[in-house]
Amino acid sequence: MIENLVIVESPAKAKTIEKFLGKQFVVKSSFGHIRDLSKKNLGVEIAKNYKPEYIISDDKKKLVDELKKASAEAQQVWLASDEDREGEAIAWHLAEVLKLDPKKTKRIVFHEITKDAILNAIKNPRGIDINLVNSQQARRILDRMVGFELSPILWKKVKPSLSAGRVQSVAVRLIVEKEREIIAFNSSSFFRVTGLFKGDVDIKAELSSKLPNIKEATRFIEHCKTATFKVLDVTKKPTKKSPPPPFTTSTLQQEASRKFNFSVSQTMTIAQKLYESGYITYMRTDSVNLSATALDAAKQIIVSEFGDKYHHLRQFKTKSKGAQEAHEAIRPTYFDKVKIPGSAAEQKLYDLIWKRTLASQMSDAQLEKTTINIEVSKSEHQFVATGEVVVFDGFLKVYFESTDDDSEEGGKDLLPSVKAGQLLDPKEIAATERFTQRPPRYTEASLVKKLEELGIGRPSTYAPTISTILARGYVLKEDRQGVERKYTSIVLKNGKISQLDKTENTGAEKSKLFPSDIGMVVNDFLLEYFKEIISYNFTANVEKEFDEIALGNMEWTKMIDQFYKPFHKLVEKTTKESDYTKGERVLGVDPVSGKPVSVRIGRFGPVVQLGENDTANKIKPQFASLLKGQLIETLTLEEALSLFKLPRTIGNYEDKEVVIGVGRFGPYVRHNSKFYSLKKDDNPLTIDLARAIELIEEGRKKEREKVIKVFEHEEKVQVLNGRWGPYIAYNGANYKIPKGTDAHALAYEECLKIIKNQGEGTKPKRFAKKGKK
DNA sequence: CAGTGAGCGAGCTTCCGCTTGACTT
Repeated sequence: MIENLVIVESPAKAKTIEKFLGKQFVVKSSFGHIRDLSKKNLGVEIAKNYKPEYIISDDKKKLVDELKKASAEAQQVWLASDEDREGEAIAWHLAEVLKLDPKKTKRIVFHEITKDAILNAIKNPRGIDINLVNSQQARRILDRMVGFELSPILWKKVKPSLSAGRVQSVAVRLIVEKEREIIAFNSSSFFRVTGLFKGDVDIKAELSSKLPNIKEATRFIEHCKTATFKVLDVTKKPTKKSPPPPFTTSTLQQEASRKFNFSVSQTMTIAQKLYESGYITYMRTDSVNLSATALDAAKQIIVSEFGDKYHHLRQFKTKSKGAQEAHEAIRPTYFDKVKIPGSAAEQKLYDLIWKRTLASQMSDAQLEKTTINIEVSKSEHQFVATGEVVVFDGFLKVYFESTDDDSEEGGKDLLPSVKAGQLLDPKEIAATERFTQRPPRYTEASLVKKLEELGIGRPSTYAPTISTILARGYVLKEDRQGVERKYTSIVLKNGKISQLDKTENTGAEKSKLFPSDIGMVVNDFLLEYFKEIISYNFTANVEKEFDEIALGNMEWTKMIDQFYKPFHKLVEKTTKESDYTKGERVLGVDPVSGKPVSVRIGRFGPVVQLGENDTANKIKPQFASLLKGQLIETLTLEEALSLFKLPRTIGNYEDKEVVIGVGRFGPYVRHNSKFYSLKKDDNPLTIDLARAIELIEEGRKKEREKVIKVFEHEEKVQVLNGRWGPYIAYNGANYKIPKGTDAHALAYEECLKIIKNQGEGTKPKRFAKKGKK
């Protein structure tokens, strides 16, 4: 017999709450939603006024049975899911599925997990808000309609197994359009002039205007040879810097990416661990709000550690579109826990959260900005030196926020004291060629930032959305080598002018998001036929209607009907009228053979075609795959033709031919009928024999190290070195070696024991056959 | 597993948002 059953969404939360509530309460978790639309069809019966068909998935059946049993026994059931649209729907689904008697069912919400807040919630129960539930149903059904009607069009018109959706398709669009901006970008150069003037400390100054070309730059530097430099004025201005708000899911992902290079999903996995261990509050939130308890605890630590003047109470307002304030910001549960046990990554992330939260309750930093204007005689140009001194560090004592902008910022140094009218002695004046910057590509985290700004997606879906667009092959996360760029620098030093031609590396990328050809083709297809759905404000527009439903001003079935009727018509029209899309581009004619050259998406990815299929004369075209980093959109005729030079023989090694080619798994070296993959930075069109031999030897070494142990009397049992360390291979299956075992010291009998203990072992997956994973 | 790009057809793929494990050759 249970007096009171409380159901929350997360088991970690259940554990905490149970402690507060005492023996009359049993707290259980629903583990999120307990049922969802059937996946067999649309999951919605159009003819029955959009009646949803909800199904309890197999992995939830056991849980639902348990909850049913517990709720039947309970005298009172408290539905304590989150206070937002999804939380309300979870409560409603629970009430429906568990067939809860309304008389003994109460809906409660609380915003912080403290004893007072929970007891207070229990004192103020309410019923289920059916309008809010209906707005969730509309959201869910609209997403299903978009996803399950658009995806099949892509299967027919582009490629099987592709997908489209309200969120993912916009994410892909952002990346495609960014790439096109970059492709269209023309960099231009200008000259930046810097001057170094003598003082107690040298003054670094920059010319207030950039010079457009080398002629102007040379003329100015020439002029400086005889010019005098006079301090025109010195101004000092106090400025302040305020701390950023505490973390939300998206800002945590951004900072962890900038500071530690964590991927978005890495950050979430680590944060989940911290949450389950009770070190931080919930990690999927869009709120920057801190509870009264947290504000108080932060104050105590700040005052005792740094003193009164470092504390500044701040309550931040959540500003992102669609924010639903169901939780607090991400913060430490106990501020006095400065360090936690755990992995290095867990400690780093915790430390970041601790510092960021604390900083948000600290005083502004007080700075003094000094500007010195320096006049150049007989010239309209002026040098400007700026310096910044921290007068009071405030929150900077614990936290400094990183930025995405990695361009070098000059002039933050300390400046010597100089007076207006004072003449300055130049040490060195240099005009250096600089270039306008193309827009930066998205990282995972900066894409999340952009999506959040547009109000698209939720904290719980940012990481999965990125996984999806990567898994579909729409987007690639890659490093790129930069290219060398020449630039000129004109330097005046010791009365002499010299011109230096230098080179620098530019355009290198690390872990950036690039669109693939298929991503671009799918995006262009959707843009042509379903422009509204993948427009940047589609989500914002439908959110307005969901809000109206939540307020009870609109019926959800009516909203869905108004959306679905025209949408479905468009789906049918597109299915009938649009062509099969291959993203084909005709590049021109091969000057040697006179045959046409084109590029398109083929069965196995992007492909260049030389010549046409001439069945009458039994002439077949030639095909060649594109190399990594090449795009259909930007491939030139020359690049296309050079792809036909593969495979090519580049020499001999140990009396056998060394051949370079591109196969199913990318570029390879073939030697003595063995294959060795080229590395990321190797170009199959230019690789030389020496490098190829290096790869062959490297491959041989790996091969040798692969076998740790074989047994003379039983060759079927092998101890091998794999991607995740040593393992045992036997009869075509693989077996894990228990942790702490020295693989090199394994005896034959021990191996057999391990094999026996693990039953069938795991069969290595052969490479994907048609359509199957 | 690596010089792939024939053709047909059955059967399958797919969304977003809540939540954790399971499990990795």
